[in-house]
Amino acid sequence: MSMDLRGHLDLLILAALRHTGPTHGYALIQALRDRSDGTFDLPEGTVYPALHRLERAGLVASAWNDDTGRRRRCYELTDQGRAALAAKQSEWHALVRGVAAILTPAQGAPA
Amino acid sequence: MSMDLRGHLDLLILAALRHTGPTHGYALIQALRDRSDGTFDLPEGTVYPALHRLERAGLVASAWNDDTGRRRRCYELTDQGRAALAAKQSEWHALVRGVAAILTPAQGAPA
DNA sequence: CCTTGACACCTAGAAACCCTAGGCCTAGCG
DNA sequence: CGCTAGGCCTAGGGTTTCTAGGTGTCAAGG
Repeated sequence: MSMDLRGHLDLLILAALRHTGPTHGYALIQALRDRSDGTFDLPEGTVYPALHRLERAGLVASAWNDDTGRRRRCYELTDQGRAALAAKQSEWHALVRGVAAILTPAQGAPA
Repeated sequence: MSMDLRGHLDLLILAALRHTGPTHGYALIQALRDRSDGTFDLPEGTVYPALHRLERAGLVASAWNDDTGRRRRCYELTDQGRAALAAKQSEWHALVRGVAAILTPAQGAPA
């Protein structure tokens, strides 16, 4: 079950990363769950591969961090990632507008 | 190119069908394009298989119509389809709320 | 007559994506 | 020591969308 995310995962991850600043995957999952009030409870098998994909695409950069004795990979937005986030964000808004236009019952567009 | 629809196609088709009443695939494509002001310009290879899928799932029903001399398959929402549309619609709203929560910069939730 | 373009339907296969279902390791607590 | 939480990972399956074609009708124009 859970929420169907198709295609919007990148947007969510990039946006969450912008909000939290540099952080690691596990914390990102918690941030998404907390901030969305439980709507987005993503399995690790969804998030980690997505982060790898985003890194391959140059939208995030990662570095290992062992300060706490725990092995963590910290991710950070790149400039390209910030640009991509902005683009995806306006795509998202266009989608929302479009869907609203279809969902809204009739009422033609008077000048 | 075009707009990325992943996962929302069913919602759009069912909603468009509710709006237009019984109609055929080709007209549905035009309705989606017109009502969304060009945002949704779906290829036939996307819509026809989707309609077949929805019919297999019992959400729409179809009947051939040759009145105009043109071979058309007219689709119509079933009761199940209307219910599914309502469900998908609230799922969509939940998604929109969730994404908004992630996109919105900080500003904790004070009681 | 013949060609072009709009109308109208269809399928096969590729590509992308998300999720299930595991596995591996460490820190801390009882 | 055993257990739980933290933390990372991959392989493979199932679903979905799009690309790229194919078929045929109707109407208008040359």
